Amino acid sequence: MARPKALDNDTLQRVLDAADDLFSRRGYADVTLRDIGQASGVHHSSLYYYAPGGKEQLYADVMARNLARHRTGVEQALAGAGDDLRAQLLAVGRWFMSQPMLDMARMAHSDLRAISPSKIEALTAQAFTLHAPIIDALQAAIDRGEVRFNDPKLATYAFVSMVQGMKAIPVAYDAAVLDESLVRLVELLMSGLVGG
Amino acid sequence: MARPKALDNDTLQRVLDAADDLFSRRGYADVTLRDIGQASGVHHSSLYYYAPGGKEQLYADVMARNLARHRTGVEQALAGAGDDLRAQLLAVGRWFMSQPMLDMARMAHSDLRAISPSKIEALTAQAFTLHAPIIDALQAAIDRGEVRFNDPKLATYAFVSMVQGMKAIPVAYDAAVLDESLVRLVELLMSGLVGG
DNA sequence: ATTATCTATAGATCTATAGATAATGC
DNA sequence: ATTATCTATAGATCTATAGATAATGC
Repeated sequence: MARPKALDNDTLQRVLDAADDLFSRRGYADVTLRDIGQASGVHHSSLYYYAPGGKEQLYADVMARNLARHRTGVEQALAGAGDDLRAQLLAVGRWFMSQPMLDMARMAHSDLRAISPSKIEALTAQAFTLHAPIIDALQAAIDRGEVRFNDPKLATYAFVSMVQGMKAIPVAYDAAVLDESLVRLVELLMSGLVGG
Repeated sequence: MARPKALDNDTLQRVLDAADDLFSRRGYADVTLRDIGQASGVHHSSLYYYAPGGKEQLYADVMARNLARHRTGVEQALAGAGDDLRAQLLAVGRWFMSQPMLDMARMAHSDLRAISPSKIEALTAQAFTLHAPIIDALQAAIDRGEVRFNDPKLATYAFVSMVQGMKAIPVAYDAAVLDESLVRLVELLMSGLVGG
């Protein structure tokens, strides 16, 4: 019943990494098992050895891992930035920029259509908890009297969308320019178009 | 050589509308000609009568139309809102919310991979001009001294991303609630988290 | 005759499985 | 014996085309 054996963990990680990159970038329908096999150097048939449930399981496993990584990444970014909201937002933004894009809209409207209902529920629930630490940080700043805008949930949505939107910018820019833009984006969110 | 005949314009519009809705919502790879045929009440074989270039042409035609519509929609929203930046942003936001989602990131990283290079260039060029009127409106507000944040291009990116991001919010909300959120989003962009 | 639509089918993938083969651990 | 990987292939789509059929306009 249990599965005491350890699979070839190295290859498994390569497979999951490749699948994560491809699914995140292009979405479920635009990625074939052949693509994943080629990117990870494993014959596409062998993918069933690591994910007996096939493409669907591969996607669900990889996205669960992706969301969990995002969750701890956001938490650690916040924890490492002290009590200053600006620094916290910047740290979270930098974390997001270091990761493959997380396109919730595509996930909801396209990718998840191919997944079984129980896994859909698990993944969407996980996706929603991702915002929680940011919302809490904003609420704390409101409680401290540093923030006037009284809708931390909406503000979190706005912030995350803004940062993810930067990844749609043509890749002609190098990392330094992107980080500079991120700093200004946080400034914009803090003070608005008018203030300064 | 020339093609003097007018096709059945009614059916053609139904086909393009259905394709626009499906491609916008789910992306190129996740939409089949059968889907488009079913949604428009036309046999999928007959789609080649309206788009001899097949799925690729259908996508390119539909997206060119979509982007052109967005462009004039944005321009008219701005023109109808006078010289008040807040009202202008709100009008543009409402226009975007009235339209099927425009996911530039998915377009760039997934959809366009299936399209011929010349059409890619045309579509991306068109996509970039979409931001121009908003950038101009922001620049005008800066010139009037109403806005301090001095990067209208980045601010436009942020604004558009924020609004499009709202479409990823689970559809449990009705139109009134979404519009209320949009108003607060514009408020947030104007005054920031801190100001008020 | 032209326009609009459908049927039938070819050819190209794609997912998935069965089962052979090689490498490793006892 | 178990683990890891590949070959070969079945079965299900999907895009695309050829060509039949019906409806419309002269």
